[in-house]
Amino acid sequence: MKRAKKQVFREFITAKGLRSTRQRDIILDAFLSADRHISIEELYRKLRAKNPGIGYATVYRTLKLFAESGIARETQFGDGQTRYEHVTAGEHHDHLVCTRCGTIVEFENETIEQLQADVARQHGFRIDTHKLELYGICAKCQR
Amino acid sequence: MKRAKKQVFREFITAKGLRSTRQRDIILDAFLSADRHISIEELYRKLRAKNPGIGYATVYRTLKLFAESGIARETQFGDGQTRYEHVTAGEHHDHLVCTRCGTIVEFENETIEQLQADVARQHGFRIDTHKLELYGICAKCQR
DNA sequence: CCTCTATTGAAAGTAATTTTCACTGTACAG
DNA sequence: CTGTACAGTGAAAATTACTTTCAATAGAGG
Repeated sequence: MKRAKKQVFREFITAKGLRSTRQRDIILDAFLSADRHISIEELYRKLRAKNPGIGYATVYRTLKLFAESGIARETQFGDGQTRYEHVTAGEHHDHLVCTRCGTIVEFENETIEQLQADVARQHGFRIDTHKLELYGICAKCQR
Repeated sequence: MKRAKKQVFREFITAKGLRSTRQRDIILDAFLSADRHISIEELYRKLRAKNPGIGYATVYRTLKLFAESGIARETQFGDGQTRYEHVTAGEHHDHLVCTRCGTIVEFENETIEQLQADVARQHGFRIDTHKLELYGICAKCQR
């Protein structure tokens, strides 16, 4: 799966006439081996531990490229930080966010997706993406 | 309905030991007669047209109070601007957002709400709020 | 009226992200 | 190979959206 995403990104780079660089490789490796919902801050720190030479701006720029290439997606969970999550082709999921400890749980629900499509159709919208987040307290924090 | 919200806000002010001011009245009027999803920037411009003396910070502060009092709710639609929408007691709705013209359509769907509750229960979460947004192109922009 | 203290506007401060710019490195052309 | 055009980079400055500070002002109860 990592292999597949690296491949996708390589093809994106080529197709766009961009260049393959040491920094992009390092950032891609770090991203792919990171938590599924990582903030730029976290990824930057993770990177810097091994590769002190990489700049903040490059991390921002590269993550935007990942999103453009389709291997990552920007998400905002209302904590003021943009996170990037891994995207696997054809897969879609939504989130349960614990507002106490920050835990993020992914879930899929085909019936909800279906009902969303119905709503969109009723209003004449052509849907490109959607965002469904449930905010509350996770089981662990309730104890 | 406007009357009711003004009443709610007045009571909130009193209960909190805050003060009723000219600025708050003006901002409340402007908010209540504005679009249902207005950004601070938009509201500020709208206000300034009639009341040049009101400062940016006051608008920010006052909208936060509206949210606290329950007559407004903060929402973010990923365009980097916080919007405030009108809240009517006991009502909940979700959004269809046109990514071309910015139109926001509200909808309600009891079945989806129900399914969300089921998902949360399966994961042991106690849900406080949720956010469901469908992004796409509205009927008008498709033509 | 008076006084206490909430409120205000302007300006400075923050936080996250983006842009600028001079320098560097990649990849294609020859 | 090797020159060279131009994409990419890091550091710092800029931008954006919002928040805080602070001195001056003004509600509201006494």
